Amino acid sequence: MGRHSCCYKQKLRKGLWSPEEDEKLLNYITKHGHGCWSSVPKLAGIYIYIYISLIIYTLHSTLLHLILYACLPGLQRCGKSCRLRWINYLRPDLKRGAFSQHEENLIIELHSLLGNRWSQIAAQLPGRTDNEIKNLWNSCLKKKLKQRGIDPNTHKPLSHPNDIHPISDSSKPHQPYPPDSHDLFLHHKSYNSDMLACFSFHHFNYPTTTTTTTSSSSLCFNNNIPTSTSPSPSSTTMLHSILPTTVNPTLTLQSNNPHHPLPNTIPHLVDNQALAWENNKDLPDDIKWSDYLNTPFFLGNQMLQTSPSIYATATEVKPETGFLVDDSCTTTTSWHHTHPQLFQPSSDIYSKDVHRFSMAFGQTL
DNA sequence: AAGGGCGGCAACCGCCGAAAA
DNA sequence: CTTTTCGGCGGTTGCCGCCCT
Repeated sequence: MGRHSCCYKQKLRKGLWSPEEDEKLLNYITKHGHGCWSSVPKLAGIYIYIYISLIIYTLHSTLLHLILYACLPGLQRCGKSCRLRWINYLRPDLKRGAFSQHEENLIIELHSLLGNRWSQIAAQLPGRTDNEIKNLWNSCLKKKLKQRGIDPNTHKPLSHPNDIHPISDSSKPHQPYPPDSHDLFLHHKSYNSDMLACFSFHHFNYPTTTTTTTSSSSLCFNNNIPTSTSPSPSSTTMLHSILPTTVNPTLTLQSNNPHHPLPNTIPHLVDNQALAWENNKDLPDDIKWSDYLNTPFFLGNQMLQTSPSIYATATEVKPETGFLVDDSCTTTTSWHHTHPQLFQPSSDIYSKDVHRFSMAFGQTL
């Protein structure tokens, strides 16, 4: 059960793909789509067979048909292998090439939140595959973090230079950091499981190449808001988070100020297209989150009063990834330069603001 | 020039959950 | 409801090329 029958079939090729195999697979999928992967290897060959046999048909030669069928057996690969080859190599939308510093920092940040969920990390990096990211992490990024004195499994400073966590730890997604005196961690018990699942924050030091110890903060929201109870909004913006889909990872912000509706452009700031958006430079230059956010919001059917603490945190929402805040890594440098109003100094005040922010939610709900 | 070590990378393996039969 | 098939995922392996001795 659960086993691929193709794995046991004999005479299937394994190992590196030849250019001819690539061409067969590419031609077939480009023209017909992959459909059911298990039938792709057969069909990729059959279509070539049909095409050539039409030519031979004109020659009325049964013998030639037999010879052709014997010589064109299709792709001698299992469907799973075809799928992998397409996804990791042949897909036309792959970026290829070396990872940029921006991408590396983003992967590190995402890994601190998601653990080894490579597919979810890859979803935040257009044109990159989970396999590629996994390889980069195992061969390069883990070492870089260790050199900076950071445990790549926990993203915390290593207590000892050779302090490495067991391999088994890395196979599991990271749980939210336990509260202690060093990390800021808030995990809100659900006031109402339908309204607010939880939101949590952590705050830890991230030594960088430029400074030995720099503040870095991440901010996550998990919110379950039934839209049926929401007032009809003047505009509604769903901020997509990068968190697992086991919880509804969205926060609904609804402006009740008709003069300051939440713009439709906000999703583009925070969803998966952020990188593409950045690459295309197709950005409005005058985005001011404070303008958008500096207005009362409805959270569910409750009005969330304006509060300095909300603005302090809301304006630090990192556009590229939704609910990440990182004021030390270079991932945000370009934004900081082009949109300095998006980023407030964090340091100590950040912790207090996050606290107040969470309390505001609690009181409102 | 030979060969050993190492890193990067492509691809396989095995498991899981969902869907189909 | 059970069994089978399939797609997806993460861990791991092994090949290949580069570098050093």
